[in-house]
Amino acid sequence: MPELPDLEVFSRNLTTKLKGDALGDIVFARGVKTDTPVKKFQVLRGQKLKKVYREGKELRFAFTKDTLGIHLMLHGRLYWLEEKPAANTLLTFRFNRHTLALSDFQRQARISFNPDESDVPDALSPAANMQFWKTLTASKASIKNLLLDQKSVRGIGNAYADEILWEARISPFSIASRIPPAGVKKLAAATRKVLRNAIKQVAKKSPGIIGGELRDFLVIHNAKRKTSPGGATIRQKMAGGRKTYFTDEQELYGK
DNA sequence: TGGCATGTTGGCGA
DNA sequence: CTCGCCAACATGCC
Repeated sequence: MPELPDLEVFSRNLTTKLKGDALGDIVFARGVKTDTPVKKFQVLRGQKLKKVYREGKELRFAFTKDTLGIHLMLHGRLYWLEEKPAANTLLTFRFNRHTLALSDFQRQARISFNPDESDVPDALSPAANMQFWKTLTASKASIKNLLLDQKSVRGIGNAYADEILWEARISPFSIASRIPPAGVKKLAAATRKVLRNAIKQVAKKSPGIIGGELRDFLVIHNAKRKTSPGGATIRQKMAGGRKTYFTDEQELYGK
């Protein structure tokens, strides 16, 4: 599934292509998961798209008056509809110039109407400052579970949690509150570095991308790699029901 | 072939 | 109250 960097690039590409275009029609398939009755979304008709942006793992389509949010969950996929719709198409947006559609074979993607602002900082937002990281890491939870918990920090998924923790040289099994201040600082910097670099990689390798995912450039959470850039063996272990990739270069705090 | 992969939610037990 | 773990969701992929 796409993670934060992919979603960030999708949002930029969608903005480029759709900005200023008016929505002619929006069509839902039966059984689409929404937080608001499907009928309500018809008020978007005739509204112009101002921009598409990303909040955590959600895409937000900001129209003149209202905003529509899409969470792709595991398998949701946006695509430009040119001829026949893909199987399991949940939603079709007919703009004046282009038609955008969302498919999901698992039908788990969720659509929201005027979603609430969240108090939880996005991993790349200015609100994710040092004070935030200090408070966050006061928790006794394991650091990887904390990074994955969208109620703690938004936007980080399983693959990038592993990349970030390797970049910070912190073991995913560390207890957050045992990480010393210098480690917390490294974690904050690693988060920005890994995610920003990934955005650049995705944008460069797949300009125009609005669906799917790209992660062959990941150096740790990557089934094709046996060793880290430093030459350490990459190990695998389940944590929180998710496969976790890590190396002995990462320090284990606590336990 | 049948596990595995994925995020989120909600429930359970320590 | 805090945390970790598990099942459920549904199906393409190797």
